[in-house]
This record gives sequence, C-alpha cells and structure tokens, in this order.
Amino acid sequence: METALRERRRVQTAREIHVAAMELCQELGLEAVTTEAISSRAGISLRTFFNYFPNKEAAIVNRPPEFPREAVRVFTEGGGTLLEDMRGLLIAQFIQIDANRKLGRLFQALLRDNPGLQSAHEASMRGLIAELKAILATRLDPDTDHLADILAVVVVCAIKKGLESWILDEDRSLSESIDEILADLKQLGLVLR
Amino acid sequence: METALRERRRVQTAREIHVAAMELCQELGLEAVTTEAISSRAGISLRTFFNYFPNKEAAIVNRPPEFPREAVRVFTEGGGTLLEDMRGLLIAQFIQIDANRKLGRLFQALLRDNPGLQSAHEASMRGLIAELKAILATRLDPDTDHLADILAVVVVCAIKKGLESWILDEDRSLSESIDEILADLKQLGLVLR
DNA sequence: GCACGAAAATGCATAGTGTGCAATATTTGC
DNA sequence: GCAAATATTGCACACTATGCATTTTCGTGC
Repeated sequence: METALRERRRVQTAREIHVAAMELCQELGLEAVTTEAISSRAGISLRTFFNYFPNKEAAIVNRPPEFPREAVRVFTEGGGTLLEDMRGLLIAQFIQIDANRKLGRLFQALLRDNPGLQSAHEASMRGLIAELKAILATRLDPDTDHLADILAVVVVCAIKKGLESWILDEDRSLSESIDEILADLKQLGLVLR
Repeated sequence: METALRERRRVQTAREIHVAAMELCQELGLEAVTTEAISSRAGISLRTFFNYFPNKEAAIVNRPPEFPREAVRVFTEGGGTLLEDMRGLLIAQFIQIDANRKLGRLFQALLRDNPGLQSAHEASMRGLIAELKAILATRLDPDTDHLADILAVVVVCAIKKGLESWILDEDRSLSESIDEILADLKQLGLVLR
C-alpha cells in the first residue's frame, strides 16, 4: 500500500483547493480571485497550488467524475438499444454528482455567472467526451463507428443541458432529467432524418 | 463614411497580427511564442496587441467567418428538408474558407500540433454555434425548437470534422466533404432512433 | 491648406501568472 | 531508525494583461 494513502491524500488536497477556489469565486467573482488567495485559504503555498492545477479556472472547474467502471461494463455488454442502455450509464454518472449535490449546484451557479469559466469547463468536458467516445465505440457497428466522436459530443452536450436544469431545480428527480435527455436525443434522431 | 475606412484599417491590422501569430507559432511552437514577438513582427507595440486580442491564442485562432447573410436568408426561407437546405449553408461557409485555403491549412496544422490551442478554438466556435442556433431556430417546429442548441453543436462538430479531413487533403473537393458531413448527420439520425 | 476632434497607438507602471530549480520536509518500505 | 521516494516550499525570473496618461494619426468641415 505504498501509493494508496498518498493518492488519497493528494485527492483530498486537490479537493480542498477546489472548494476554496469555488468559495472565493462565489464571494468575489472570477476576476477578483487570485491563485494566491486560493492557496492561502486552502492552507498551502502558492507553489503547491501549481503542483495541483495549471490555473485558477482549472481549480474551480476541477474534473467531472468518470463513468463508473461497473456501469461501463454493463453498457458495453448491454442487450437493449443504444439509447436504452445509455440510460443506465447516465444514471450511474448522475448519482455521483447527486452525492455532492451542494457543490454541484454551486458550480453550476458559478458557471452561469462567470463566462470566463466556460473554456476551462469545456476543456474538462473534452476528457469526458474522449472517455464516452471509447465506450460508445464498443457498441457501434463498423459502418457507424466513425460517428463515435460526434455521438459522444451530442450525448455530453445533452448531459450538460440536463445538468443545468436538474441541478438548479430542487424538486427535480434524477430519472426525470435523464429521461428528458434521452427523449431529446430520440427527437434529434427524427430531426436529422 | 467616417468609420468605414477606419473599420477596414482595423480589420487589416487584426489580420496582420493574426498572420504574424500563426507564422511564429509554426516556427517556434505555441509555448515559445510571446505576445511581444507577435507584436514586433506585426509592426505594432505590445500594448496595441492587447487592443486587438486578449491573448496570443486568440490571435492565432482569430474568428471563423460568419455565415453569409444571403445564404442564411435562403436557408430560412428554404423549401427542402433541413439537411438538404443545410447543404447550401455549408457550401457558402466553406467557400469563404476556401478563399484563404493556405491560411486555413496552416491553421488546421497548428491546431493539430498544439493542443494548447484547443480551448481558444472552442471558444471561437461558441460564437459560430450561437449564430447557427439562431438560424436553425427559424426552421424548427415549436415542438423541436428546444433542440436548436444541441443541433447546432452537432452540426458545428461535423463541420470541424469535415474541415480537418478537407483542408489537410489537397485533392479533396469542397462538395465532397460537405456531402460526407451530411451523410454523417443522416446516419447519426438513424443511430439515435 | 489647416485646425479641430475622434479614434488609434503607445509608454509606463503595476498586479498577477506560471515555471524551473534547489532546498527542505514528510512519508513509506525495510 | 534509516534510506529512498515523494511532496511542499521559497525564490528568482520571464511573461501576461490592464489601467491610465500621452502622443500620434486621420477624416472632417472650414
């Protein structure tokens, strides 16, 4: 267990920086936040901040949670249609966000109020898109597998939309939002015919 | 015509900065390029550089050409299916790029070789997506108009893919690439059913 | 032509960013 | 406890980006 503990500590530190960054952004607005202030609140040196994140935007945005391995396995082996099986994948993903609903809500608010976060957000989404692309590729026929990346973009875009409406609305249930996303995708299929 | 001349001059200066930035990026790689060097090569002061662009990435990426007004009008009034009429829109857009094919090719190469340009590129694409969203909204039924933004994302993503393969391949014709884009979109419609 | 005013370019000062490097501190396996 | 690996930190430094005051340029009306 050499790495396991250190790894956990690193994750913990990254999280503390992330939370400090988000709080400061909420209090002062993105422009007024400095890496210095973030480091100070997180209880680390400025230099250490840059060991964890390349800039303040990245610290605020952090990374979206990965798709859970188990859900990915079920999806790749899944027996339903693509969209049906996607439902399980999305639920597994959303559950992780739901677990930190408070931070999630805060982040969505920051994103809405600070346009300067968009680029960093999209950068972090690229990772998710790449992941999803690989997952989708396992389910696509040889004649449609070149669509994997564009399909991944579509789904992640839909997820973003779903998150926006879900996380800002207290009364919205998880499955409600997901079914809305899937309905949108199905409808998109019709429009593109 | 007080502004017209000045406006043209501004556009010209912006273009000179843009070209200088691209050349330097090609010669030295993104990391080694400084705003100072760009300004110097463009024959302006560093301070003036920041009157035109917020950072070096933006100068290299510049902005994609807008959809030509006339083509937009034809599209919104168009009598064919969505995808059929989109063809005209894409052709009008690609023609503008074709007019500066050399710079376009250079830019695609820079984008491929310098991952640090991705964020700035996507930022510039957001403008195009917003534009396209508004255009598409004019053609969508009330029951599908909430799909305008996701549809715009899909199309722009397809355009990006088309550009990548088109602009890097000497022998590829404009309409060939566009038809490939449209075929992809149609196929995507099937996959999403 | 010429003077006026708007727009653009510039110089300067300054706060903030991000990285390399070397020194120090901490943790881990033994 | 000790040695190796890993993490944190301080420092120096080059670069980024902006506000502000000044100068330059240029189109306009006389």
